Amino acid sequence: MSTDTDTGTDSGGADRVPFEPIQPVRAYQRVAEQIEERILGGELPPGSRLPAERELVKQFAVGRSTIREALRVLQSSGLIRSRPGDPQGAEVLGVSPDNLSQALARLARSSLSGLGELVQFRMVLEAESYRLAARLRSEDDLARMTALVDLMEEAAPARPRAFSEADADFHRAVAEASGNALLALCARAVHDAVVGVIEGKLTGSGGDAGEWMRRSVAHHRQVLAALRTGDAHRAAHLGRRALYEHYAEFVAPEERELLRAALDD
Amino acid sequence: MSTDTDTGTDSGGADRVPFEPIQPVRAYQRVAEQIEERILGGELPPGSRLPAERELVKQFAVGRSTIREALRVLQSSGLIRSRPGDPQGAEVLGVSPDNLSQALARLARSSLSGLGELVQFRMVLEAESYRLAARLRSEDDLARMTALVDLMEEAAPARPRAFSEADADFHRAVAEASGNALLALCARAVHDAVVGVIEGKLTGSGGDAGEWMRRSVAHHRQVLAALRTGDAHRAAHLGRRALYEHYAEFVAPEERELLRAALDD
DNA sequence: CCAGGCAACTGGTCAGACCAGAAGATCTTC
DNA sequence: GAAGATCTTCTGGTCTGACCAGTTGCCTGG
Repeated sequence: MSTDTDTGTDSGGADRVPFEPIQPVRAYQRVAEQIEERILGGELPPGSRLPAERELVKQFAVGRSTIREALRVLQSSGLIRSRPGDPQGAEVLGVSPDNLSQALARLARSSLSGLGELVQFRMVLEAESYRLAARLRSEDDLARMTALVDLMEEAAPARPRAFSEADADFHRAVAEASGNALLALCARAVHDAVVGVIEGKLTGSGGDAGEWMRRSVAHHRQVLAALRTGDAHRAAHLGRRALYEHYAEFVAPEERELLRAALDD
Repeated sequence: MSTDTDTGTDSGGADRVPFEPIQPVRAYQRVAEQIEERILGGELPPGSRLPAERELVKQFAVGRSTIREALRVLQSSGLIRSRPGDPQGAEVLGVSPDNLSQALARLARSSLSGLGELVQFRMVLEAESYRLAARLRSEDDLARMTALVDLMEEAAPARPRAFSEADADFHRAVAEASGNALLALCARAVHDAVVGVIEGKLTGSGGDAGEWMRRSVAHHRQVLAALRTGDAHRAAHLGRRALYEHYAEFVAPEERELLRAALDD
């Protein structure tokens, strides 16, 4: 295993960094780097505009295809967005989490990790998110979450879309209260990935939607109570437990051990 | 907050999904999607080769610039790699965590999430990784880890490169033992991002490297012992504690609360 | 049998052209 | 004068054809 970067046991013995093999740097790459640098550096703030492609051609003194490939790279990283016909040039979006969720989704999709790992990872992230939120939440956060759970209860069986919207907002509020945007983003990305995989498997298998929503609301109320009293341990446990119960049936039996290992602490 | 996707409380009241606004799909995008689909789907496994660009032009019936922009997107996602003059065409790399760490690094660089969040996230991931490893590790895993810690001790003060190589390998082994590749990849990505940010700040501030290595070895031995006895709680605690002690000084004071909240459980 | 060189690829880049879309200016009509 | 239709001129998206610099492998001359 770990056949990559096996420079660990250098034959030479001398622990000196060898000369790096010089590798050609493509023109489009340097263009992309320059623009990315300006975006990340604060010049070119989100909302501002890049010059038109033909103008960039003049400024960088390269062909248009080079410029376009550079812009494509930046666009696929979510840093800019371009619209045909826009006379103002490409729009700077700034750094966004979309790229991260995209990368996570790819990792999840590749058979590199099965549903078991995905759910296990989500258990970890969500539980820790709860744990932190229980410690750091403000009264304001609590009020907002309470309102969202109320919203879920109202929408209970009749409006599934409103229900899941409120559900997602609740989790976003928790993540916000936990104070860690990164954790929130990853949790959301993994959530999306799990939902994507589950949808793949035939989800028609029984299950009363109304009953499920009712239980979900009850669960959220429990979590909310734990967050209110600052019981970090209990909040984390609730999060793990709920995910386990909800998803264990979808996970292949040989992967269940993973989930059980992640269950208690 | 949460101004995005605010279709939650639809004015219409009817909980029906509205027609989606049709948006033009660029040609390069569809080309990229088709190729990505094949890579993620398992055809075109890592190591295989894409047809030459001029061949793809014929197969997709589009211009070469379109093909090239599509390949650029895939390349910036880390899915393929192309080398000028390679008569075999672009190489399929498969899904890799590099893109993830790149996205994380960008998020970290943009003030969107500071070093505090990054370290906190790493505390969470590493602790959970330890926790799972303590439950699921095999004797084989333990033997491998022991060997790696021994390697660290040997390389102790004289060969820092070998030391950090063994260190990285140890963490990789732990992640492997935890049975969750996703967790491992994220942990690695966050690790890289943290290192990148720390390097940005002037790292010259004192600190005896030899002493630090010695303590690091001791810490790894403790973790190893906890993993051996299956003490999940202790292993997780050790991981959190070590990260906190190692990085707290670099984190801005107003962000330290984040770390402290993540510290104990 | 081997080395040097040639030929046939490859990807990287450039130049120029055309198209459809968007936006503002201009013109027409009431 | 104001509202609407048209026009101009920009934009990005795409295609074509060309050239360059590498890489590879065959192939010939030793």
